[in-house]
Amino acid sequence: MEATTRRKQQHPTLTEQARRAQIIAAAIETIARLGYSRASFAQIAKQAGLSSTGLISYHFTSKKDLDWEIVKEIHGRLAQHMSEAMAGVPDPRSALIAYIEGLIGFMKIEPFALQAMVGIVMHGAFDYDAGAERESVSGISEILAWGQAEGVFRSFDVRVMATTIQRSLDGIPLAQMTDPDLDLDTYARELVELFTLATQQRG
Amino acid sequence: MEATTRRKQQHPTLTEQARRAQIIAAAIETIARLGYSRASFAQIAKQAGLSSTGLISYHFTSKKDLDWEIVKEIHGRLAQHMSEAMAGVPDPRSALIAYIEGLIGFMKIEPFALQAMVGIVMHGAFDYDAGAERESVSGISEILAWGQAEGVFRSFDVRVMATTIQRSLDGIPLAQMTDPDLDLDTYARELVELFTLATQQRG
Amino acid sequence: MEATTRRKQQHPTLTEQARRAQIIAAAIETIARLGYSRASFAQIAKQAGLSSTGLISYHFTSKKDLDWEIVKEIHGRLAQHMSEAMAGVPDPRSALIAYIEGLIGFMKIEPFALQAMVGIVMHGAFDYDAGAERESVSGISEILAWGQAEGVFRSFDVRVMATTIQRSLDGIPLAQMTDPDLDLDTYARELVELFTLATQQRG
Amino acid sequence: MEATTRRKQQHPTLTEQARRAQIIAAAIETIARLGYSRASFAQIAKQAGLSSTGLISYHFTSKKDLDWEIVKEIHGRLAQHMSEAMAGVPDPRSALIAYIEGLIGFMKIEPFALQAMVGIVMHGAFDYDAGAERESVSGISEILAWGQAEGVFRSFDVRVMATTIQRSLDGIPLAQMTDPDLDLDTYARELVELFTLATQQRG
DNA sequence: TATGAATGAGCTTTCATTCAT
DNA sequence: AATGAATGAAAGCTCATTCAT
Repeated sequence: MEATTRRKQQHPTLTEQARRAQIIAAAIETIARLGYSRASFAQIAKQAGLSSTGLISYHFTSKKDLDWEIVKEIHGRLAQHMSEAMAGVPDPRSALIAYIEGLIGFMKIEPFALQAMVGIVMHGAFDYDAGAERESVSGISEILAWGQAEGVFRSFDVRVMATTIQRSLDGIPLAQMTDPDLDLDTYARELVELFTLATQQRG
Repeated sequence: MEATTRRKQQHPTLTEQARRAQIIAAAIETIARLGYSRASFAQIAKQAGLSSTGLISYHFTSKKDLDWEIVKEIHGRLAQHMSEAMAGVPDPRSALIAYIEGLIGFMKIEPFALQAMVGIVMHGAFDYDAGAERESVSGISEILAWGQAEGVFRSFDVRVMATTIQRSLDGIPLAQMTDPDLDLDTYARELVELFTLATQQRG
Repeated sequence: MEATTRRKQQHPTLTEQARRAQIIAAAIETIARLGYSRASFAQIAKQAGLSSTGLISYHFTSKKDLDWEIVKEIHGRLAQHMSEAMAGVPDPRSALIAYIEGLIGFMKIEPFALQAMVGIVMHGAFDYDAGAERESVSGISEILAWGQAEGVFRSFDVRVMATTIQRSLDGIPLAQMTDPDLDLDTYARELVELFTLATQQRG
Repeated sequence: MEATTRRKQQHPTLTEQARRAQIIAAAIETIARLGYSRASFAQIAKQAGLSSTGLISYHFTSKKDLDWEIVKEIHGRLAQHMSEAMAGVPDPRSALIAYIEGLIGFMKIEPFALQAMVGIVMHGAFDYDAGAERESVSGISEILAWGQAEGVFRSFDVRVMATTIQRSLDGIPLAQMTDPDLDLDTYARELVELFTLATQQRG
């Protein structure tokens, strides 16, 4: 009885993992294409080629659960990508550049991922607690603190600067909806220069 | 068809205007508090103390219509506020400062307005066409172009810079959800310095 | 108190009668144009140029009441028209012809009236009791009985023949919706011949 | 768009077909009993013993879809019945008789079917285009044309005669509401004689 | 009398979720 | 593990009707 009610958490089989991955992938694309509020289970199932929305409910406890799993998944991929992008950066300045370029690079590889994540987070911003926001800003915060400690960045409010950088990058998927031909390389170059100037120690 | 869909338009009475204003105010607060997707007519009616959702439908043709009227209303108030905030700015540098401080000042006066507007626009991003996004960025674009023309701003991509400034300001309501005690004056001061440095002509 | 609750029935003033007539006329045209189910008070008020649907409710107890008044009104006009059309017919044969031509003549004078009446009666067929149907057939029944009594009509079931004649005429408004250019004179001539042959005594 | 609106279509399972049939049957009876405009999903669900109107929406894309499926279903049954009733008729005269008797025979087997169909078609008369009306008259038109070609029917306007025959038959369900004990066999006999006389070649 | 405003019941439709198989 | 079927709540919207002025 107990085992029937409380499902999984234990030993996710291989097929189960594959199904979950398939559903998550379909959900990401659906959210990115239609927007969060139009991304119903029915639409996601159609996108995934599933015969029943019940299958989604079977693999995920609730819609909230699915959303959360998507966020975790994308967060994981992004973390992986960023850790590679920033491996061996020698100083805060190049770290900042690598951060910006790395994030925009991720958008090129996974065009739907961040759009979907922004959609979910904005919708859920009212549910989930403070953690998400703070964490999403943490990676860049450390870079900025490092730069200030080393004296190569001027003295600014780290939280404000971090939020600003983060928003400037979050905004790109939105801008892409408006202008799908937006040139990401130009965008990266401009942002690098912008924030280099905004952060650097004046002499 | 047109006559069937569009109601009145002609002589909105005083009571009608009052009700519409009341509903719009309630909707703004509801959207800001619960998020767009939870701001149903039922929730809005409850917030406004109305007995029936039918009353909202009575005063607004459709949900889209209500959304649009809210956006227009807030846009109007914001435009009014900004035109006063920027009256008589002598040069691009002070215009940029006035823009940032003016917008943040508006958030202090109307804490829900921009949150609601962002919610609506983000939801509709998939419906409405490119116009909205582009227009929302236009005010700041002109300031930036002016500064470049006068030679006090360096040569950067106006679109990228404008979007970045806009996002840094749009992001404040979101940050406020996370941290309701966020100090807007500090925030304003920091952003002014950030973008002053990011835009200024190097010598 | 009592006088307030139970309205009218007493001395309908002239303006009141005028208003009622105006509303009835608008309702007839609206039902004929849009069909019964689309002829809401809102549509009728618009057609009549009234500012409020409340005015309709003020003058008519309920929608059923309005429907019923429309039927009575059209019935009255039709009775008047038919009594003139059939005045002085010397024999059953010419009475039958006068009946058919008279009814079709009425359609030419009042193009919306019978369409509206058919719409109401068909909708209400489930509400109102047997009376309506039986009564609507009575005029022609008498003619047929007269013809049989005089020996100029053959021996047929009066009820069936009467219903058939009635339906053949009721059907014209419906056919007109499909084919608005339908030639009523041809139609009348054909029906006269059809039912003359169908009723005449064989020799 | 199309893929979003149209569901399945492919392999309707047995259970699904059964449910659809059940819903269609319940809808037919509900429309026949209450009239089209009172036959809401709620009433149909109650008639079918369903727990939710959502189930109807689950099996039919929209109310229009359900209406259309009902019409198709009844049309199919009627066509089947009539093709059997008219198989091997040797000449136009017996064809006309078979047509009348066949249609009335159908009413005996399926007392609600034609009532419901008339209700739907009349309601939709303003939506759907001319096709419906014209088609419903086509079967009898061919018989009449055949009889004229063979010289056994006199020269009359086929459209008027066809419409009259059709209406005389459509009217039976309406007459049954008034007089439930109406004898269909008598009715059939009378109509056969009526239209035999009305159509036959004189001479 | 007449009007604009308000009401609440009802409509079709969509949704996440549950369940038997 | 997966499916099709079913559920019931909630959505936006329309309607006839009521009411204060």
